[in-house]
Amino acid sequence: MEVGGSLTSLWERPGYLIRRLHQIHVAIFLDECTDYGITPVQYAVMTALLNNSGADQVTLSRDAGIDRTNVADVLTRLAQRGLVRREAGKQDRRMRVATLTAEGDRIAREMEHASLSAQARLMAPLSPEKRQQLMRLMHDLVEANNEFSRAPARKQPGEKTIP
Amino acid sequence: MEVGGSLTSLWERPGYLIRRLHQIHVAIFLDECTDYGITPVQYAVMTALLNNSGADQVTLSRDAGIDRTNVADVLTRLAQRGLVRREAGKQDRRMRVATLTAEGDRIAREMEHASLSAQARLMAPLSPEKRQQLMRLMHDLVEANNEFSRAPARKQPGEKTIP
DNA sequence: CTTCAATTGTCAGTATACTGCTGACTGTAC
DNA sequence: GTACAGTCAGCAGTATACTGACAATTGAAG
Repeated sequence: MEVGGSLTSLWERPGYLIRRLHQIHVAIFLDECTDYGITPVQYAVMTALLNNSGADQVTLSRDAGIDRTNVADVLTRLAQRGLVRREAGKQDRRMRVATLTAEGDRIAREMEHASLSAQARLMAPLSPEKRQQLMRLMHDLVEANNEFSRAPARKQPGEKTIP
Repeated sequence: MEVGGSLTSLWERPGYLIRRLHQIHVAIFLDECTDYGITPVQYAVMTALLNNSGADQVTLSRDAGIDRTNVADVLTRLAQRGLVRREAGKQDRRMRVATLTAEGDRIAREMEHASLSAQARLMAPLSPEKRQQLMRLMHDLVEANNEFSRAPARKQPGEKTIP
């Protein structure tokens, strides 16, 4: 055997583990939220709107760590389901600001339970100390590499538009 | 401020950190591999073929931790670029087996450098001990949750088709 | 006031990832 | 041999993510 020469195993490559972890996280989240039919990214946008109602798309993009064009797609889908309202900006007419509808607000709040269950299931195999360790390591890594990828995130969603 | 009531910050949600980490990993990998124009998933399939030439799509799917239908898409693109050859299986005519072409083999081997550079850049912000810790934690988590998501992976790509 | 650079949203195009369905083929049970 | 359950590949449809380009608008420089 081993005709082709073995490179490093996939299981020793951080990229592979990250990709698989992402697949697993999405699968568990969707499973936990079947009642709502909301994806992790949609939930991220909805919670960003909970904390910052009436935000424009670029702000949402940075708050949720999602690509600018992608935010528009997500908002379109959420608006189709009546969870979000989109209107032209009042001061700056380039903007389109988004707000949760009453229904969207209700669902976003209700979903916190499901979201926490998904987190718990995902992290269940690790001891509490190890969970803490992992969170910390991922946090540091994301923060240090934040500017890579088209969706650099902002840590304080509250500090918008300094005058 | 705080009109909407603040849920947990995104930065305290494992799912968010995993998603961002995935974005960052892909961005760095693509940047490091611009010369080849190969994506992380395409590279995973190519190295799976290096270790297991002539595998069918289901086997590749498990070896690389990629969805079955997705493997077919990836192989189509690799075949269009002349990096992979696809033929009907000889014994089992349901299968379509894939092999790297000479060009594909060459590129897969050449790319190991770029792949390792991408890994190094991604993990650079952490100390060697922390890198080790993170790899171990992610490894355990993926292994324990392996069966979730449509792409459960197999750890030993060599042990195919026990007779 | 006009020009111009930056910002905002959108569009088209590509790649990953999943669901659910279909059709072809295999091996086994009868 | 025929029927059937299981496996493999493919298709259509949806959602995320990115690139590169574009038009509309804004604000500042001249």
